[in-house]
Amino acid sequence: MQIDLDLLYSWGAVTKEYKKNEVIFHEDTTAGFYYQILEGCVRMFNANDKGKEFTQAYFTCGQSFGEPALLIDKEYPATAVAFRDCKIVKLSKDNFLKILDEYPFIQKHFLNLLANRIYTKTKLAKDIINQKPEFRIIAFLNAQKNCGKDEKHLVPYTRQEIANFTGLRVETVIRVFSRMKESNKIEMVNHKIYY
Amino acid sequence: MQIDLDLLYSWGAVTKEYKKNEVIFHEDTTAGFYYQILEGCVRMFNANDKGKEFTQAYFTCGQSFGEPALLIDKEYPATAVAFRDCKIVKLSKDNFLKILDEYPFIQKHFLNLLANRIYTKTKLAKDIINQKPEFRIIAFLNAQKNCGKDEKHLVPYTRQEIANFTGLRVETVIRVFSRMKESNKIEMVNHKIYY
DNA sequence: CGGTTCCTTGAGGATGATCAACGAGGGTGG
DNA sequence: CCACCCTCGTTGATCATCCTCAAGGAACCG
Repeated sequence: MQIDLDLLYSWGAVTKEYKKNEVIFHEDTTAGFYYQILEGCVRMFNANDKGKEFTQAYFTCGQSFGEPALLIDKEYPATAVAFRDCKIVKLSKDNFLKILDEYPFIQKHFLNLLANRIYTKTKLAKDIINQKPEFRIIAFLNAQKNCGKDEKHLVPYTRQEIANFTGLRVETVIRVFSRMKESNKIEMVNHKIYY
Repeated sequence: MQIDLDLLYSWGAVTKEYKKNEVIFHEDTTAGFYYQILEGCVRMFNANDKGKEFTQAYFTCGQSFGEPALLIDKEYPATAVAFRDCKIVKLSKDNFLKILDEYPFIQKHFLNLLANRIYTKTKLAKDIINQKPEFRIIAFLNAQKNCGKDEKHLVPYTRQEIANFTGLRVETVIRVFSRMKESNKIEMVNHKIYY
């Protein structure tokens, strides 16, 4: 969990609902708000000139997003959309920065949060760039699996979503999964993937 | 500039010299120190199973590196080597964390620093994944060019280094540069590149 | 000079992207 | 309940691109 909700509201935060696929903010626009997710799931992504998308990250219930641009006074480097219907708390930039100054423990919290994000992004780059499709996909699957359970779990992403995250194409992802099924690295029950 | 040197020394920091190519820390080892560069240049990178390297970042004079792993108590996600001969100030993890607690303005400084790093990494991923070689190389050149000067400057990286950063192969980088020279996007004076 | 390191070129090959088409499932409205 | 639509998954053929491998040349430094 992030900043306490009562605290947020006492500083003037408001809750807003976003329908699936609704844009929360656009790449290259100036950062004006702190966003914290109450319900739903948010996707941050970029699109190249041919429209191919690259998913930078997913954020879910309890997480915040878009803070870096806020802190360094830059434009958003990516677009955020509601991946599922969302309820999100919005707080103005100024008040967010004031909260950071006011509550050192919150500032420390964000320091750790950002450290974690950098760590994740570094790992991601390492796993995507210079690596073969199967390696990228396995890295994605491992990153999503929150813990180190041995049992197989349903992968809750479409092949397109996995493609967008790994920098591959749908067809490639599908073909890799077929091969992984043959070699028993995953299980497939009517098109659902278990890993 | 980062943490004040006198302050660092008063907390028990020591200066250490590293010869070019000397390893400062290895990927997957636990983070024990805060590093701040006095002189020289450091490269952080990963290598895939076939030995191909991917440069995560360069750090130069006045910059610090390796803090995220320190803050979240994880292993380093990449290896750091002296890219040039270096003088580096090392401070133990415990004392680094104490300094953060002791001096709120330093903590804030690192919050901004990490925000900047995330911003850079996000941009990088966007520019590398899903993009054509020329696009990647131009992104690299722009990222290195500290400011928006119009005049052409010498690019102080070998083709191999650019390849390692962009996830390409040397030969590809060379061929792209040849084409960029033809279309006057860069200048080349006996193998030196100006952009 | 002699030895590195870096740059360059060409030929060939592998791999993932692209394009096109179709199948399967799930939900909605008539 | 059926027909339709829409999203998602699947397959095959073809193509372009970048990688790989091999060889040699240029620049630089002690």
